[in-house]
Amino acid sequence: MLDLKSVIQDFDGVERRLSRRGEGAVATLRPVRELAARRRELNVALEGMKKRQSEANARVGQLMRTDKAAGEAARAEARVLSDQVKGSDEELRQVEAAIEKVLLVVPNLPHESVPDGKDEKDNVVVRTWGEKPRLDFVPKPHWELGEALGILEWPQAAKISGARFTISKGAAARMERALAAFFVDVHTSRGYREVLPPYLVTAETMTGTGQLPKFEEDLFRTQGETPLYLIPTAEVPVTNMHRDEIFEGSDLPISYCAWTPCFRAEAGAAGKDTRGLIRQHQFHKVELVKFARAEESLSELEKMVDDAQEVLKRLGLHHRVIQLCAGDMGFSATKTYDLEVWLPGQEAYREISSCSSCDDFQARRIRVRYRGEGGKPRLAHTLNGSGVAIGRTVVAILEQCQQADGTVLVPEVLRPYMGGLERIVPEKFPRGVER
RNA sequence: GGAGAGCUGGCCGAGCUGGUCGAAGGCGCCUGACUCGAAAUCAGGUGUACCGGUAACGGUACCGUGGGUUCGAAUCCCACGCUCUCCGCCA
Repeated sequence: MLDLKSVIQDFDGVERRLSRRGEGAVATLRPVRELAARRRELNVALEGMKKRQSEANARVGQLMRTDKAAGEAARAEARVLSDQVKGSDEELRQVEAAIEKVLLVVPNLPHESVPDGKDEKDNVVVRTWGEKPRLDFVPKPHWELGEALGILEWPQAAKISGARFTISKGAAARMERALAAFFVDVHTSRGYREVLPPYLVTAETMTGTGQLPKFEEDLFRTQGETPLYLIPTAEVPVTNMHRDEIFEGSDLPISYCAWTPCFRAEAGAAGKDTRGLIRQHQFHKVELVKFARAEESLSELEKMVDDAQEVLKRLGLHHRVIQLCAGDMGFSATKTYDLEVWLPGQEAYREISSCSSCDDFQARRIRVRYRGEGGKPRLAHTLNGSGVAIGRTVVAILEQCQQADGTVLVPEVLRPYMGGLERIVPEKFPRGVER
């Protein structure tokens, strides 16, 4: 959420910065100006009214003890004031609710270091690590490899859960578990604290990080009077962990990593990536979350990208770092880098991590602050990034490490986590025939 | 799920027969005095947000959350949430 005060102070400036995200973003802000002016008007009037009321109330209290008749008269007078206050109070509350409603759907302002651009075509490649593996055969996409090896299974998944689900078996299932452990081990050794948060959270929590109210259709929700939502990323519970807290400035930055499943309704993604593991309703991810002082958040973002890259490097996976343009960034982000891993079976780079600074945009919603110079609490900055998506890492390993004979070499650093397995070969396991 | 107790300022804790209570007292913290210095002692100060004001300062709101009663609520009423204890159930 943007700061109402600075929006009012420099409406044109904010509008201009927002316009880099596109016309839709600007439109969300438009009603604020008028509402804010109205609010100010009402507030000033109301405060004066309240002052007169409390004076009148004090008079009633005194007179009641000495002069009953005069007290009753004063009481009648006070009653009139009370009615006025109630009326104005209600009006002010409505205006404030309207402002809140508007502000909650206004996206964050892109940082000035973010390149202009409309969509993913305008993103900028920052650097590339490794090289495309040279294969003397035609590489297969992971879904073909996985099916042939007997480790990825879609028909059964569709039978029990519908589209956009996968069952991993044998080496694939184990690799997910191995990658999770490997990623968390790397990150904890580099200063991140491991947490295992709830996967179901309240609407308030979803609002804190910006998924609600704007993106409800992307979420899975439970039934009941007070529904809970399945987390689309560990960013949600971990960032909200410190809601309404005040850190000592000297304690920051604080870094967390969390391995969780993620659940996404993938509304509006019909027809995209329908094959394979790329776009699922459920997947695993190791997430990195940081709370930082305002002045250090951008340098912490660079470090976070390094940390995410580190696991890909250790796996030997060719990838590149790109910076998202203003028009392609997520709702809460002020600056975002994506890591894209090379998938030879699809001849494409695909996102495997996204690291963002949200500056104080989320912190304002969830009231996370720290005491800086002079002991005054100020809003912290929040950062989050994938470190990295596990399902997509399996995809990358299958495709980048595939051999001409259809087997897959397990990256060396992963072997200790997989019971020493060096090569994935076709797995035979009894399966009935569909009637 | 059932029964009971509780939720007050950074912390502990009074207030809860409704008015002058942003709220006693203590701890912690800050400043000053004393001291070579420190401890102890003494005196003073010590929340957040918003509004008006160049500022000094003034004002409004906040006693788990939301509603209600009332001229007026930390104090009364209702609902909800959370915590603790006991019982049941359960992995």
